[in-house]
Amino acid sequence: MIVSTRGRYALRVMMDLAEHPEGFIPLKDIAARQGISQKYMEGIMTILSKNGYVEGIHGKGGGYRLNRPTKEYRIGDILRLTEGSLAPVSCLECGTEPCERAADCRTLPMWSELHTIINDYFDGVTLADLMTPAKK
Amino acid sequence: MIVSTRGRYALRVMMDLAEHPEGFIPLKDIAARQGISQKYMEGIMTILSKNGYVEGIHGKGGGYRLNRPTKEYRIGDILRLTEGSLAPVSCLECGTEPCERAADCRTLPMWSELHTIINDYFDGVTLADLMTPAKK
DNA sequence: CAATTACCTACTAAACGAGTAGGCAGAAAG
DNA sequence: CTTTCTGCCTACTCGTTTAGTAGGTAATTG
Repeated sequence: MIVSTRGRYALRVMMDLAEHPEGFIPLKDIAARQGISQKYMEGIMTILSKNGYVEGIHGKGGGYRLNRPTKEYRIGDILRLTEGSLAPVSCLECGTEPCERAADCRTLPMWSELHTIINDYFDGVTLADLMTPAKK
Repeated sequence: MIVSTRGRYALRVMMDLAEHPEGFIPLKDIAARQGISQKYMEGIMTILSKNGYVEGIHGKGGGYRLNRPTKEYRIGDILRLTEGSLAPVSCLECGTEPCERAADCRTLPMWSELHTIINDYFDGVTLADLMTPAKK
């Protein structure tokens, strides 16, 4: 499994925000609508906020808001941020020191190619794409 | 991460078997060559053996042997068997009851399509492909 | 001021990953 | 027939990750 609840919840919240563009939406409302733990979401929202994917303001009347048009959010960026990595094997996770037998590893090219495929796939989908009802 | 050590070790052992086609190779030798825990591998080998991917015989002079030419082993089959699933999200893992909001889930088609891409990718690679030195 | 909200730190329960340990069972060699 | 080598089986362990809870602090509005 590549994508855990962190990434899936992040997408759902951002889709919810996209559907409610009127001002700032408190997380409480989103969590209630989506049936997601508010407390758990807070941590994920903080990451999204710190990295400039959403804007959050404190206090009464506060909440979260999208920053840009939905077309400018790449799913790949959101998932890499919330999941840490989309690598198919741990050897390819950034931050990991390269495997000692990487030089003559016969399987590494296969993992690398799939890694590229996965990243490209998610980078080719935007939040706007998710908003339109499924055509397939 | 989709592929853990289980799947990676399985591939390495099968590549090792492919390189040593003379009779039955004891797991002890393979584990030593590959620098892998023999005890840990035993569990993985039993799965491969039970499902007809390798043949194992007991006793002195025993060990494991490949069953077919390397070209007839699809990496996808080996990984699905040892990893249980190659699904990008838990919702798609077989055995899991379908998510209650699957019918109107806006992200499900995306996960499904990637799932197909991943399966097709690994099904397009055979053990024979891995044996040839990297060209890329 | 009180209420509401984002944000921060710490804790927890369960599952999973990657092994270990200690056997039993089958087959060959002596 | 016994020893030795092997696959196979069950159970246990230890660390990490996942998916949360709990309880605060800080900012903003009415």
